[in-house]
Order: sequence, then structure tokens, then C-alpha cells
Amino acid sequence: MLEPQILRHHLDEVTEKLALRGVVIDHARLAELEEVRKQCQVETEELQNERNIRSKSIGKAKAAGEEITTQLEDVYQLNQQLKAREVQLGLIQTQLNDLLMGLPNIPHKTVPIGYSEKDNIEVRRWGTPRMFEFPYKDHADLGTDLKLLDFETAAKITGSRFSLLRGDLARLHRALIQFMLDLHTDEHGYVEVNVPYLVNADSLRGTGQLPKFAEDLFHIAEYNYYLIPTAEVPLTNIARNVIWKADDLPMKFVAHTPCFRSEAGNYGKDTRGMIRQHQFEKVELVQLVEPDNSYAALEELTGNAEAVLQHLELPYRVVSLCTGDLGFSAAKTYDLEVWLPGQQQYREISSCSNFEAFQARRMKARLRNPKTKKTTLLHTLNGSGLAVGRTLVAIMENYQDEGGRIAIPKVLQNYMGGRTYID
RNA sequence: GGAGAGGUGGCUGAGCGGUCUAAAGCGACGGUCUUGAAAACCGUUGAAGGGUAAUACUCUUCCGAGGGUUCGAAUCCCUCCCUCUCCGCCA
Repeated sequence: MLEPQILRHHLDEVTEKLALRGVVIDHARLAELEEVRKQCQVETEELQNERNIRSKSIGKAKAAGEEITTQLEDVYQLNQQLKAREVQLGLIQTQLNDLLMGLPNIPHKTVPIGYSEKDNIEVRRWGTPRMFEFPYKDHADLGTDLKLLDFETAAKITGSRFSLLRGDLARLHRALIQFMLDLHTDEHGYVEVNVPYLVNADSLRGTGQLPKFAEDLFHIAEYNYYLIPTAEVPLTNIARNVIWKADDLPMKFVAHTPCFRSEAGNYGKDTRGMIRQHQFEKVELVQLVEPDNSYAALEELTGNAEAVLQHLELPYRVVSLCTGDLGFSAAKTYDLEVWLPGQQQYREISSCSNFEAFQARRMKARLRNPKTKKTTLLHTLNGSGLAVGRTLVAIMENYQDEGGRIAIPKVLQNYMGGRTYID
């Protein structure tokens, strides 16, 4: 959520910047609503003040044993006016709030300007895609041929876009999780957190999934809980409605969780394999930092995610998302894209974003400024470190051999009982 | 699931229709004293929002959340949420 004051006083600037994302602000409506709001709020508060004064004097008069009938009549008239004003103000504020909640974040000045993912800018590349001297397979064929990856059974148990892993492939999946958690806690200074996988609507509003993206979520109507689409939601909401001390920051959290996404609107997309599933697992990094440090933190967090790929020796590139491709809540995002031989292209495996105060404002996640003693909104960041299913896919495809076996990356062998191959 | 108790400012805790402008204590901050510190004493002490150029001044709202009654609600009524204790069930 953007600062209401910014919209009030710098509407032209905001309109201009959001236009870079392809968002059109109804300038005239906003300005008019704001005008009415101001008038209505001032009137309402004046009437409230008047009522408070009169009620008090009634109290005193009554205590003194005076006649209060005429005073009660006056206040009745006042209250009729006040109630009408309060209702009107409520309606206006709801409209303004709805409008505000629907506006995405303002892109940071370093974000490349563009319309679609074609305009994203490659920042750097690491590693070299492997040349195969034999007919290579994609992960779906590799896994199915090894009888370790089973989409049919998963479809029977649940439905489409679910998968079932068996044996060493299931273990490799688990090994990846362990490895990532160990790396981020031992070497990158994150605190491991085990979080709820069901969250309430307030939490989802805090991080920006609601109200606009309800159709992407699995909702348990009976309890009004939602399955988390990412650990970003529970992790970031740790800070909701709290005023933190400067000493508390930065907070760096890592969690492994399953993630649940309805994938509504992606019906024809990535239907093969386990690239896009209703349920997948992810190791998520979240940082809550002082505003001045958030861009340094974004570079650090992105580097932390990259370290996983480097240890696994998987070729990847870093892409800075352009204004048109940026997610709703993000001010700046780096995507990490891993090389997938089966698709002969780089595919997203992590998305690292700085949300600045956008989520913090929705969550009222604040920080006490030790100098001014005032509260400030803190800045929130997150990134996958990494998406486990897609990492498994990348290992399968990049580490396959001519016989359809999969070599186990060195850093994972200890987690695999010393094994070097899956066959 | 059954029975009971409770949610008040950073914390403890009083208040149970009208000077609540929320007592008191602790903590924190500032000051006096001191070579320095402690102690003692004095003072200050929340959040969100509006008007405004304003960190000046001022107004509104906030006692778990949302409704209601009333001229007036922390206080009365309704609904919901959460916490604690005991019993039952259970990984």
C-alpha cells in the first residue's frame, strides 16, 4: 500500500511512475474523492467535538440537579447530523481505501523500463550450459523412466498438477531442503523458523496477496483460513502490528514450507513435468530491515540465493525485472533463472524482491527511530532460496548421463548416505 | 468436545455509566547531586489519523475485534477472536 500522503500531495508523480508499470490511475476520481474526504472528515470531527463538549456539560448539569431537557433536545439534533456525516465519511474512506489497496508499488529508480518480460535486463551470468554428446531427456522422462517420478498416481490420489516422488528421488528432494537450510543458517546468518501453513486473511492482506489475488489461493471456507502460497506470508507477518527496536533489526528468517497455488489462469502453461504444480516446496528467505539498508539487503539476499546454485554447480543468470513485469508489491526484483537443458532455456528458480515500505504499511510493521523517537515503517524483502521442486528438476536435467542415471551433486552426497548416483 | 477464568498504555495492575484528560508501581528518557557511577529527588513518557508550511497549535479515534443501547461507554447488551486452568479425546 502506498502512503496516502503521497497520493494527496504528489499525485502527478505517482501517476507517472505507475504508468511505467502499465497502471492507469483515475486521476480525476481520486482527486475528487480526496476533496470530499477532507471536507467530510473535518465536519465529522467538528461535530464529534461539539457532542463531546455538550455531553460533558449535561453530565455536570445533571450532577448539579439542573433541568436538562432542552439540552438533550439540542444534542439530539446534533447527533442526527453527526450520524449522517459519519456514514458518509465511512463510505468515502472505504472507496479511497479500496482504490489504494488496488494500486501496486512504485518501481525503484534503478528498475529498467519496459512492458513485458522481453524487456527484462540480464545483470550477470554464472556457469556455462553443458553440451550433451548424447540425446538428453527432460526431467519428466528421466524421472518416469527411473520409476521414481509418478504423475499418474498423484493424479489418481488428488488431481492434475500434483506429483509423487519415490525412493532416492524423494530423498534427493529432502537432501536439497536440508542443504539449503544449513547453508542459510550456518553461513548466511538466517534464523530458521517453522511456521503455520494455514494463515488468516489479515496476514494475506499484509503481504499483498489479498484482496487482489484471491483467485490464486486455496481457501478453506469452513475456517476462513488459506493455504500459504509461499512462506513469505507467515514469515513477513511476524512483524505485523509490532513496533520494533532498532536493535532488533535486521531480522533474517529462513523457512522450508510447502506452497499451495491454484494456478488459476495458467491452464495451458507448463503442463508437462513438475515445473508448475498446485503444491511445491520452497526454502524462503525473508529480511526485515531499516529503510536505509534495504537495497544493500536486496543485493545480499540475492547473493544468498545465488550461493545455492553455485554450490550445486548449476548454470544460471540474474535478471532485473522491468517495470511492466514487476510483481504487484515489489519495488525491485531480481529473478534467478537456472539453465534447463530439457527446455534449452533459463527458467525462474528464485525471485528476490525489495518491497520497501509497501507491505510494512499494510502490516503496520514499524521501527522506533532511536534519534527522533518516532515510528517509521520498516522495509521488507524476500526471495526463494530456492524453489525445491525446480531445483530438483535442474539437477536431474543437468546431471543426467547417457544411461539415464542422475549424478548427485558433491554438496548433497553426505545427505544421500554417500551415494554418487541415482539409478 | 465439556466446565470455568480472563484480555486495559513497553510491563504489572486499578477502574465496572459522567473531572477517564485511564490511578498506582516498574521500566525507559531528561535533569539535579557526584571526580564518575549507584542511590535519592524532580520532570517527561503510547498509537493511528485530520486541519496546517510546520517537529507550533489544535481536533478526532483507539482499553482484544466488530456491532448495539445512551446526551455520554474501558464500564451495560449481542456476536466473534485469542489466552489461561481443569476434564475428555488425540499425533
